Amino acid sequence: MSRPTKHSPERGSARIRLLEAARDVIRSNGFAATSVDDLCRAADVTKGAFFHHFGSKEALGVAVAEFWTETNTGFFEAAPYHDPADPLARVLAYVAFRRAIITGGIAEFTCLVGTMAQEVYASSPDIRDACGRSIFGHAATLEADIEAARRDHGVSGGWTAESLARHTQAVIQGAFVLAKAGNDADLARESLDHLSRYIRHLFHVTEEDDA
Amino acid sequence: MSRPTKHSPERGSARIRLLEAARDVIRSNGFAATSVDDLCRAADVTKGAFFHHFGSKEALGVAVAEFWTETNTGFFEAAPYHDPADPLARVLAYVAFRRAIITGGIAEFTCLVGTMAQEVYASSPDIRDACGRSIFGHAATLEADIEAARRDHGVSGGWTAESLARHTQAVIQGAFVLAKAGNDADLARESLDHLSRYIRHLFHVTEEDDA
DNA sequence: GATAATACATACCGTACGGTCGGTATATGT
DNA sequence: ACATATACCGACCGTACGGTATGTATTATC
Repeated sequence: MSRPTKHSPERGSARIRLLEAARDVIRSNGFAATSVDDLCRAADVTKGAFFHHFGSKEALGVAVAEFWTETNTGFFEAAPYHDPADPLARVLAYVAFRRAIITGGIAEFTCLVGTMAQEVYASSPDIRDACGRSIFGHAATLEADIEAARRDHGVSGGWTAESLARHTQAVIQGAFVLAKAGNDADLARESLDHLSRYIRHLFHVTEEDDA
Repeated sequence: MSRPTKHSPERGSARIRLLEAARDVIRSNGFAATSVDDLCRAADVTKGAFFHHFGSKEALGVAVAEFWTETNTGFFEAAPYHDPADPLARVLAYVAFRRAIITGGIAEFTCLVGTMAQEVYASSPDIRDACGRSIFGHAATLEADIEAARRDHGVSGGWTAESLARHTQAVIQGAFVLAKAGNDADLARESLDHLSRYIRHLFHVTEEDDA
């Protein structure tokens, strides 16, 4: 009779398991309300493993924000909204894509780094900055298409591509706040519809699909 | 020589002092990261007083959301954006007003109930609902002007006054998230400029002041 | 002036928190 | 074969947490 196998996860996986658990648990309960023990339990990992991989709870916060950045970068790079040949179509497809991935429970589609930044911006500059890099880094990936669309359509006004890119993120973050406050995902979709309409107005696109 | 006056606050003021302290401290540190002792210290009140007025920390959370609703209702009712005779002008003046009151530190202009809702939406439905009532109640105060402007200008499209009113709040909340993440109030102003431009586009107002 | 309710104050309780520490099992390089 | 580093375990520590129990000063009511 061999040693009881005790259902232990693979050696070497503790760090990633902790980051995934942190992403999920913090997204629904917040950073401060999530204890290190909570995370260890969710990741099926001991406290020794936690503090072997992360120097403190705050360090885990920074690491999970960076983990979010990495996984999201891949996810959005692979998304189909890059397919259209026309830059403006790509920008509108991005907004449509953001709207389309609002599915399932609120904790499944809302933004980890937006939540964490809002919560710890004053008490933990390190986490806040990691969250900021995530949000503004993602915004920056939209700038080229917006700028190209702007040139293509000869549009000008009191705004820049950089500013509009950031604004899309503000609307998305605000949409999540309202969805949480009203406990209704439709509230988020509603704001993304307004954002799409705004961009179409900026580029003088007819409202044929507004019905 | 009379009894040493020991610098004690007025009797009967503990409840309001706690609510004001909670508003300020929670706004910068978050709900979960703020302890009952923190609040008592900030309000110069003992723990006995705290639990005399509030049955639990969560009950304080609900009460401070309602306190926020009450004080903000008065503040916005007295604000000058109601002055213009034209409904659309009032709507645009509202957005301009929200932009103008972005002053001082981030904790001074951001929204308590948006922050709390985002943080506790899953773990404390009571607080979440109190925050939701605050946000959506405030949004509702904009509906009449939006609807009147809509009729005046004969504008129609795939949106309702109710939906646009909520969207203004989403943009404002998202603007706060970005301001926190980037530690820069200008990020919030930027999104309010986009919101103003969106509304002007919806009502076909010329962009004379965009320059 | 007695009674009762309100508004605090203070000491205390059990627990859960972030973090530490000594140890062991496994892989890796020589 | 041995040394070394990495990955993990689990008991433990001091403290800070939310909440309670009991007592007292002030106010309102009759």
